[in-house]
Amino acid sequence: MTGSPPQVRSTRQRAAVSAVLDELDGFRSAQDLHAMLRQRGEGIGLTTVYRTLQALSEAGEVDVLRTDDGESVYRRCSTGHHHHLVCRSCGRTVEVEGPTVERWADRVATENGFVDVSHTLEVFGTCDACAAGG
Amino acid sequence: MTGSPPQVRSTRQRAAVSAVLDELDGFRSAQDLHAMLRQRGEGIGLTTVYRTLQALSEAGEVDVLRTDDGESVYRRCSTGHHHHLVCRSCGRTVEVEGPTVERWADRVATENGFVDVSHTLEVFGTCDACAAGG
DNA sequence: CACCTGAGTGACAATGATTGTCAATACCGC
DNA sequence: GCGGTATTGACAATCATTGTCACTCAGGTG
Ligand SMILES: [Zn+2]
Ligand SMILES: [Zn+2]
Ligand SMILES: [Zn+2]
Ligand SMILES: [Zn+2]
Repeated sequence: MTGSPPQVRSTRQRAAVSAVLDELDGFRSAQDLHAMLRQRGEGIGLTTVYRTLQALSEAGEVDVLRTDDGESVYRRCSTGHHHHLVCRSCGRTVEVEGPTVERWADRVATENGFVDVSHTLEVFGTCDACAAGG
Repeated sequence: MTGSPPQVRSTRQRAAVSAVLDELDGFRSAQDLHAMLRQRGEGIGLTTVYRTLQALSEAGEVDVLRTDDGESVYRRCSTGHHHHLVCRSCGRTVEVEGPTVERWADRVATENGFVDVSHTLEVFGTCDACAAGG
């Protein structure tokens, strides 16, 4: 009886995606990441970038959020529940926690008879650098 | 100097969209609304539904939010800043206010040197009716 | 090390919501 | 009623994302 061997393989493409995510600070779209990878000579298909990001996201390795125009953007984040403070201009992102907000959301939902509660919360603004450099 | 006459005209189609929005409680997609309107015999094009909803949204008459799968959904809401508690199952929506949250968002942004701050916040759950009805 | 097997890849086609086009239509002030 | 112009709507176009499927290669086996 052969025990089930590792079903997941490490490939050059996945390493490349992971590496570029590590170097970046803000949220980037799959298309952007693909362009960056090709720029630096990495041969990689767009489909693969999408699939890798989706896998990373399901594994909790990256956070995803939707821009106003419906594009999905990705970022390597710390684990655990947190929210984001994102610069509209340069994309610089700060992870923030808000225990108060968590409690508020749960309370308001419970008061209205809702169960199995989750929430989304993002804060947008212009960072000091962008405000100065304007 | 002829004062500029009303640049906006009231049409049967716009009235129909507005009417169906009034009768609905939860968020609905443009496609759903279009289907409902045709169901009740209103002759109206999908493009017109989209344009009308966009206009209403820009006028602050309806709120828009994006579902997980990227679809835009619309709902007639009260004016003024508020957030939503939405049932994942039936779409029933309760408008909620969170002064605490507003302050938290502003504070956290300011502390990190961000200006011109805005935020998005939605709470999702299963409403009592849906939880009971299995 | 040579060999298998299936996870992974990628060029390409397909999807599907949304937007653009533009001739035909219908408000509305006169 | 008339006229100009805002509005409509069938249709084509866009564009991020997903599906397809033959080909490739990671990595365990003998
Ligand atoms: Zn910035
Ligand atoms: Zn939270
Ligand atoms: Zn419900
Ligand atoms: Zn708020």
